[in-house]
Amino acid sequence: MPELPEVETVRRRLASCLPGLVLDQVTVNDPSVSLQGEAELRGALQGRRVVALRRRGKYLIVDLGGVLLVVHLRMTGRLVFTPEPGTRAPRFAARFAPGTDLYFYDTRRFGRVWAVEGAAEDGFFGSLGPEPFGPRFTTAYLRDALRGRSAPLKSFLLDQRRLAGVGNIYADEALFRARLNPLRRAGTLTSPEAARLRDALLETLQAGIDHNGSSIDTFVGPEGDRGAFQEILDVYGRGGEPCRVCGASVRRVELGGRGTHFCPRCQPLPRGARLAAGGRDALARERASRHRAARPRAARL
DNA sequence: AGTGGCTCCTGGCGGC
DNA sequence: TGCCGCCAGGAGCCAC
Repeated sequence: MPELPEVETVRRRLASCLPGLVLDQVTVNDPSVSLQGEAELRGALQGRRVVALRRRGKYLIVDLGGVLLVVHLRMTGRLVFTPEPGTRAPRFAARFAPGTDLYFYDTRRFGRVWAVEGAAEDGFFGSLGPEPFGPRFTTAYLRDALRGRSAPLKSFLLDQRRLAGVGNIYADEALFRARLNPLRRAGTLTSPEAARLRDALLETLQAGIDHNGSSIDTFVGPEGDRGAFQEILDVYGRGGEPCRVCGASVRRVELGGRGTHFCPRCQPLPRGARLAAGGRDALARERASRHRAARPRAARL
């Protein structure tokens, strides 16, 4: 699932070759890739020269000087240089110069592209929270944003209006690194805990970038290269496996329809801190399903 | 306003 | 072997 580190990986690779090139031709093979039709995208984008590659949260931005080509990969989107014969046609393609075509493949078809006028950029991204690596994301900001929230900490981190770029994988990993329970009411964090969470978020996202992202499902870079962060995940996708730190069994619960993974021993609920209502429900569901299954899953270990 | 549930979408996989 | 049904989740929408 492309999150900030995966989009940043793509951005860096494209930034090394696209600036200065002209976007010659736009092709839309799947109309659902954009609310704007092919004609509108062509009119807005074709013939413009790439000025820079930028990123805002999980959005990739091709800055064409006054107009932006904005891409969101959502779940399974991939931007690659080489066509993939034998698969469904790319939903969208952009030809910059002979030999530097960019193909947008997207199995689950959740991804989107937009042409955004430069003057409308602030409005387009207006609902997004601060960039994790930007100057606005301070401990004071995080502490204030958490204040009064009754939702689970994990749900808070996934809310792009509070912080841009964190998704399911890096939320679980950052909370493990911060030793904070994902089911806890977000508003119960102390100032030191908020500081710890900020540090853990930055460390985790940076580690993801350093490893060229996570290739758990389908993510690849522009040259089809896989990331490596999935090889050092502490909790995500490791439900039932032993915690790398303490050996306790990593738990997996479903929170807001998302798999949520944590170590009950390394990420305990401190005395006085309350579970969020959604967290209580998630634990109850997990217990019920474990009871129903009642099969010796532990044998895998 | 904040919270949470539902929806979209389809390849891959478990189970029978 | 083959087929059916379920699973994964980012973000927008909606109800409460």
